Amino acid sequence: MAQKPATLKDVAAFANVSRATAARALNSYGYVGDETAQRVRDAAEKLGYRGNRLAQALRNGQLPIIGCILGDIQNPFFARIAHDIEVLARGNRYNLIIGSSEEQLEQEVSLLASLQSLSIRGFIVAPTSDENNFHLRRLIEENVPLVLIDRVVQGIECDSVLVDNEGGARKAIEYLISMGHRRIGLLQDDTRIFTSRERLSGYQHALVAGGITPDDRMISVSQSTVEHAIDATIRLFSQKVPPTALFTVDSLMTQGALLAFRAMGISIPHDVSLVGFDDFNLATFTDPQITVVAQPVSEIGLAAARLLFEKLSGQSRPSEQIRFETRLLVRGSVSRRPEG
Amino acid sequence: MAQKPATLKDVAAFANVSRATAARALNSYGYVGDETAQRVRDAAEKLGYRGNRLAQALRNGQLPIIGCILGDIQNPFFARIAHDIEVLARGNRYNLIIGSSEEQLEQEVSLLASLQSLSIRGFIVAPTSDENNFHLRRLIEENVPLVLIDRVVQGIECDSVLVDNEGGARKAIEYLISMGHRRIGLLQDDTRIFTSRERLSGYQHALVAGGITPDDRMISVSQSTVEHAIDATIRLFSQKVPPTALFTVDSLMTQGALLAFRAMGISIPHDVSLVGFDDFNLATFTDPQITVVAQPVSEIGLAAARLLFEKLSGQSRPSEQIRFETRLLVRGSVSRRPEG
DNA sequence: CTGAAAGCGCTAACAT
DNA sequence: ATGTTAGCGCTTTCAG
Repeated sequence: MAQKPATLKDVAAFANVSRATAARALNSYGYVGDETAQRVRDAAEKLGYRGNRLAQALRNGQLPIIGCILGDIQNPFFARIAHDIEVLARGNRYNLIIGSSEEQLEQEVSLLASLQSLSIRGFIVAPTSDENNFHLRRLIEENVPLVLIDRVVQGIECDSVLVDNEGGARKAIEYLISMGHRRIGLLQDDTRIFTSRERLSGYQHALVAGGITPDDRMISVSQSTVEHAIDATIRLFSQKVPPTALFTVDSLMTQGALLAFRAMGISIPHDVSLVGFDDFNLATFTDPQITVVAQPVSEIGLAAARLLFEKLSGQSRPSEQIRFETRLLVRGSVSRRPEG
Repeated sequence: MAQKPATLKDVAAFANVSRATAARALNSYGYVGDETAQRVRDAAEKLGYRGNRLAQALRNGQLPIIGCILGDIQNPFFARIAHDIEVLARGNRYNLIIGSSEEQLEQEVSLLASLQSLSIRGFIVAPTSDENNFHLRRLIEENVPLVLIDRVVQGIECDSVLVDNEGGARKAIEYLISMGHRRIGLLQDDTRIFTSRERLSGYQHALVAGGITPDDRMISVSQSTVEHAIDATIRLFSQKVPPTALFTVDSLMTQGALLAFRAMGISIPHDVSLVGFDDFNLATFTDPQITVVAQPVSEIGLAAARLLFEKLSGQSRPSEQIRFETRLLVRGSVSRRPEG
């Protein structure tokens, strides 16, 4: 029991060759006699040789693992992306380490440091904040392949995959305005988060363009969890003059809003209209179905992984920014508001 | 640019001591003079020394990373567990590698092998199948800490964290029977999956106990994704004599069933009653609210991580099986069926 | 209290 | 075509 795994040395000894030859045979490089190569492979098989990726990594300075730092794996948006990246990584014989920053810069920094000390070169990060980005900048300077997803940070030029947050939010708000709404609420998470900020900006611009003065009382901020979003929605709609429509910046918050409305006895779209950013499974089940700004989620992880593997395979090209369009999926959660 | 990270050697040189002393000072073991220790720490700080976890791991035979192999990170059940484990792992200065087996034994095996060759000792696995479990057995024999979650495999004795699947399913079916249903459908995933099998068994036993003969035409099988579940539900309810009630084995399938019913114009609970295994965010938003068998999700990851870290810290104790109870949360998706 | 030296398992430059 | 050897960065006896 507990016998040590076979090492290259064992294989070499068993096949009566030197370690160098065994390595050559197993990794098929350099010159090895056919017959010798076969003998080595047989030996490896017999001994259940696996190779020690740690030693390999120590030797050649990098570990075939991708570090993926996300805000929250419980958000289906990130879960989907993580899944897609994992599949692609596996295809390239890479593993995936998933870390969650929980939207704390400090955690993002320490996670990154810890992964770097593992000689991981190859990161996909959804950065928490765009100030204090020294840690990402250092990565770039050290030439470590990095792809930013969902968010970018100022002053850093590297590959990134985003969606058009501002445009998406604008479409949502324009639609609400066109339906006669003027008191349009916003349920968002922390503005340190890039997407939140861009969506806020789209919201504000659309409002102004529609001749509506933005009003802070129409905005409620919470962490992006269903529970927090419920509270934030209740706060927003407990005001004397509540919004007649609500725009929520992600699917967890949309769901929170739905649950809050249910709890408060507010009915959609009769009492309040709703548009959410990011589609979700049951958006077409609810009654009414929920109008959303949909993002091409399945393409984001794919694109990010593709960019990363290009860099990892040594291609050097100018950094690429991919921005996907969003689509407004009009369903039934918005009602026309009698003017005035 | 791209300057190499400082090594222990650099630090030692800078502090004018040997590598051994530097190591002792930095890891605080053995005897080091106070003043020397301080000098080393200063040097480390000045040089931005980080330590190479890879080299450390190669040296002492294990990498402080937990390997976590799940069926599907997109299932909120697993996402939640992964998140909880990650938080606990971080507390213990471990990182988390998440792999997804996609419910394929082959992928589970190769993932495990690949992680083992990284000298990862410490796994949390939701095993795909309970036959062909040689890979898990080998882990145990090699004394590698392993905790099984959500599922167990036959003939392997190790720590595990489960819920009472059979009992949960039984409660659901008994409830449906008590409401007058006799043609009770089951929407499940592959029976190679432990939970699926146990829930099926609960379903069958409850049926028999209620004097109802199980009928294969009442059972529909699909992969556990919303899309597949929609199809499977449509198949089930396109029969001449469809079920009057449906029990779904996980939340993704419950959501699929809901969407299928919506598409088919079948209304809940008027036309069909529904009970799902595993609660989900919007279960209380839908109209009617969905009756579910709830699992203590938040405790599962915690318990698994706790067990794993006990083993990792060298405690040797008999292996522990934790089985959490489930609760039937009666909401509004089941209607009383007139007898006959 | 500190240093010298071996070695974890592997690869690759160099030699034969 | 194959072997020898150095060394990746670290820890840990063993000497002193």
